[in-house]
Amino acid sequence: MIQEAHPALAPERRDRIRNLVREGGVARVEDLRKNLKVSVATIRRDLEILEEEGKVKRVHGGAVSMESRLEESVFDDKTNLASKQKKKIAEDALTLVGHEESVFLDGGSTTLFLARLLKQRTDITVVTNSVRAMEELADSGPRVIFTGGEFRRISQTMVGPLSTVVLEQIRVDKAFMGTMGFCLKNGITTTDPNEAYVKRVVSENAGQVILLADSTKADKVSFARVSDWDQVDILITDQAVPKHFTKTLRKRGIKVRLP
Amino acid sequence: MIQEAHPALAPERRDRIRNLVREGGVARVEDLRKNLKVSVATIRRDLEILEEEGKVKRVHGGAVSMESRLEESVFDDKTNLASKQKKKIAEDALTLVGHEESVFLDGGSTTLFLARLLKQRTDITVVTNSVRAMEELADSGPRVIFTGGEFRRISQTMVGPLSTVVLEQIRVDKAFMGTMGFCLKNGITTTDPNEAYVKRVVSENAGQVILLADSTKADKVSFARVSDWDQVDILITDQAVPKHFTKTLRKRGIKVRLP
DNA sequence: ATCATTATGATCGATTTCGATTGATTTTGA
DNA sequence: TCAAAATCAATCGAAATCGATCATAATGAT
Repeated sequence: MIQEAHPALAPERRDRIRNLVREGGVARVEDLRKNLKVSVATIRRDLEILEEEGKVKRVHGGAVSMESRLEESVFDDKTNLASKQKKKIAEDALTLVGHEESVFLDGGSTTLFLARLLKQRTDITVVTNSVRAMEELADSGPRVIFTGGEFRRISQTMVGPLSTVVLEQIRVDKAFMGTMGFCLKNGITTTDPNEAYVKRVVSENAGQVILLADSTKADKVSFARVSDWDQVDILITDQAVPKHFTKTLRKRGIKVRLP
Repeated sequence: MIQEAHPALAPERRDRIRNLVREGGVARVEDLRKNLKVSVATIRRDLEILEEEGKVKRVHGGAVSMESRLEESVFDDKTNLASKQKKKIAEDALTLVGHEESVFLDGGSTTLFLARLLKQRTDITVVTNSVRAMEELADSGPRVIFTGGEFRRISQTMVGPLSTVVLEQIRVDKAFMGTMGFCLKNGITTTDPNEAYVKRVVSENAGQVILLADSTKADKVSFARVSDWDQVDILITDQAVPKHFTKTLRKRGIKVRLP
């Protein structure tokens, strides 16, 4: 075997792998191999060790970070095109965040993509009730204000009267909201009334309400009503959304973006 | 043996090794050999000694600094004596939590151990401002209420006026508090005034205040005053705490437990 | 001077790490 | 659904590294 002149020490290499996984949220075996100049066998062995240590989670094709289990879905069901769209939507949303602005981040996977992008911004203030978003921003990034409240495990968000106590004290320039469903007739709906209430309070206290929802949410109606369309300023969705949605909403004065 | 003109003395050489490891985070045996102009056998013997002294951690191919190892989770560090004590303290604290009670969990590593133990209890309500504790209880466990507020990265807790807004709305049976320092003269102190204020509000709204602090915190005084001893009902520490502490505090009506 | 002690270097078999190969498994795309 | 492609786990051999042992040199005590 012809080893390199200065090969990295095994633990050092594994640290690098861990960081790469963490920064990207996900890393492919092949990419790691090229990056670290070792064989795939070594990468796999390292990933095995890192998984035992609880540092990363292995998936077919590579590994995902433990910090944000968000990306599991990206790997777990490749059929879910929505992940790619969600990423695009988040990237578009990022362009709306101005210098030194304050933004609210709702729960949900799309806003979680946005959270990751916002990590680079240290000039802004992020208000959120999502534990996942909180975790994403825990190490570094913008100023973070968290709404308290009762923890709802299923959505990993804070809800209930205690969270609105905090929300009523603040005002954000832009609120990036997720949703379970949106349709022209019933407006925005979600599963839990408590959550719907929180979303409503946020919307009322935000300069602009920006709805992030991929086209799979179109024409879906859920149990709890959040608000009507007149509360929404901008909808960011994707090309696959039915034409008449775009048309009708724009007629109603809502900006619709299709990145 | 043909020694060099000015060979470094052994302890001096080991110091140099230690510095090289520390600066680089890692160092290879081969690099150290070239750098210090001695044989690999000598390097290995030095590393063996340095490892015994706890200065570096040996790995195949070289050594890594202890500092880089330290950033790992408090739970990984089995050798850390304070960790063992903290674990014992947390286990003792757990016995104080009654059925269907509500408890507050402060930030800090000791309370984090307690959080892990509380994960098994689904009958209780946990109130906390610690993101780490939140994460620990995110998947399953007791009902969790989180205080909102401004996120303080260094302690990974929520502080400031927004967190007290929530705290004033609730009342807990027992508050498990951590601290940076405690001494007979100055009472309980911590680093940040904002944090101290939160702790004070919690203490006032708790049925019982239980201070969890290993003996390394004894006679330490930090910047911000939290409270005097009359606010504390129970102190859980360890055997290594000076005798006069135990004596004086018990005389003042504070229960001192030494698990 | 002689001897014990310590530090260092050299050698050699044992262990560990790594890469390549092969056959099994999973994913992808028709 | 089936077949091709990608990915994986297992195995083996080569190279690096390691630990143990012994030899040599410097140092200091007797």
